[in-house]
Amino acid sequence: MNRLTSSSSLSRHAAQAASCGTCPARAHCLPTGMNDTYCAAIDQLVERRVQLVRGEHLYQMNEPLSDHLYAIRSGQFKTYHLTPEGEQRVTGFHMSGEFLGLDAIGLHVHRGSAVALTNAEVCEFSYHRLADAAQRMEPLSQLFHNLLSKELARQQDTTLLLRNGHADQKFANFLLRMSRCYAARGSAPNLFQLPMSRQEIGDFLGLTAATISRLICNFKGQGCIKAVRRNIIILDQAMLTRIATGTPHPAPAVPARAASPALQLA
Amino acid sequence: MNRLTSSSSLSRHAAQAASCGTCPARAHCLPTGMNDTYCAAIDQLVERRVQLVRGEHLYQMNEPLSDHLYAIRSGQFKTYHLTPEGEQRVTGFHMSGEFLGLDAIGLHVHRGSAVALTNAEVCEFSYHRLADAAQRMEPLSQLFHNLLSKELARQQDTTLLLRNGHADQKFANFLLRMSRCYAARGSAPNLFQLPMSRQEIGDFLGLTAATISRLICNFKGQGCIKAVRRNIIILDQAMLTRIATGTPHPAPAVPARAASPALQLA
DNA sequence: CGTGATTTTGATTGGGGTCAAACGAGGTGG
DNA sequence: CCACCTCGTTTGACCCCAATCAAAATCACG
Repeated sequence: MNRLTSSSSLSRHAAQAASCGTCPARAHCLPTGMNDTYCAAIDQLVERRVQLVRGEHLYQMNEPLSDHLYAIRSGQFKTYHLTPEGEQRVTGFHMSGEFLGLDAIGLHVHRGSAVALTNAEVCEFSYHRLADAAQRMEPLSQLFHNLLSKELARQQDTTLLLRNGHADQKFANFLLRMSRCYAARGSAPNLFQLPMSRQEIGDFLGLTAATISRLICNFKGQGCIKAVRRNIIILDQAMLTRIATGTPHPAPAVPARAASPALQLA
Repeated sequence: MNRLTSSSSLSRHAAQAASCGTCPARAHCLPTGMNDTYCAAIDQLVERRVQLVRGEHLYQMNEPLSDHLYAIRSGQFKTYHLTPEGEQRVTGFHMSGEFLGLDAIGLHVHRGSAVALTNAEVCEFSYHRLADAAQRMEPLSQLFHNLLSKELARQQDTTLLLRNGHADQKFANFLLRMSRCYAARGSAPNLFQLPMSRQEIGDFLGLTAATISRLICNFKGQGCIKAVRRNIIILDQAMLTRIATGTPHPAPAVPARAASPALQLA
């Protein structure tokens, strides 16, 4: 396992040149919808920017936390918990603009671990300084509330995704979700590279690596995706959506409910 | 289905006598750890207190929301989403001291529905007035952040609970969680009444009502609970915990791994 | 006491887990 | 440059858990 201890900040660099104003993630991050003045103010709150190499931990479970929050500037992360038995439970995948550490505000240790799935750069905030600033800048306060609320909603959606329906539905949902994430960040929505292993996807979705592998095979057979290694091309998004909602067949105008096909045109 | 429309506030009463200072849920609610002065200030922020009868909705999905947050003063709630196909997906059960509506801050419609499982009373806040007050009262701001963060953590735990292990583990976890909830509120931790149906438990855990029924039967057979209808008595919490973690047997020093039974005493 | 909702219980089935082996790609060192 | 090793992925065979369907039983309530 390539688990570098996060205290050994050997491969970490502090990059001071970057700023929020020019950040590609600006639109999805804390400064959503703010003008340049406020954006600069938020920029002032960034304690430092940290670069991590793939496989490096940003923080680890039960590590004492010094009231830090992290915004992902670039790259992707995985958050997970360890069970008492030492098994890994993936709690989420995270892309640029998302905050890490929000679930530990007011606590003294981290609730889970966060590891970089790709080379990445994060902006480190001090929660207390951020809260202080919000106290003096009402719009920032609002933004922070929205951020927390949005994260809560995201988590709820994840819960629903995980529980609902069969393996193929979950995985179709997962692919669509990834696609939307890339699309929202200006990349191609139908061609992307997964930064995580089958095992990790399975762990996240409550399935096994073998099942994920078989599902990819199925989906390829149905012609809705192309896949080689971790590279995914979505060929038929509509079909994926149908799979995700549990409506495998093209579903005419009035899907169910009406018994007689003659009624379809009524 | 007893789904009363929430706009027909026929059975709602506004009870003005109650206050935060004397609220039995005070210790688990927003004013956690605050002195009486602040508590009174929070009390001032309560727009009104609303009483609901069992089965009544506090709000419904897609209903336009007028920036309300609700704190549960007494009683229990269920929150759920409706799928496009009209199926109900339980997102959570909620007890006194918890806030409802936190996931919709900054939105204009409710993301889900909330229905009272028992007769209940809630305190209605205006998010904007609350945020305003927090702007002038730093400790309140902190409390609100903690509240949101705690809710986020709770949601994460739920996600883990739902995905992990087999039906018996999930349900054992569910019972223990309920037990802890009652214990934290000063009731007996091992004797309580479930306010929800088997169907609703199953829906929450990603199982079916039939499975829940069978599990209750199993657990009774193993002697770790007693159950008649919705009344539960936990007889052997340790055994429940073992079931929850997937260690059905009392687990000697070195549980598995060793093939030879002769080694058990080594 | 009748009616409908909830719960229990049984029989059956299939989806996905588990185990294991084979395969492929990437990295390392000789 | 190739042998070797390791890790991730694929694929197959088998089996078990929990869903499903259905019917009976129990309870709640008018």
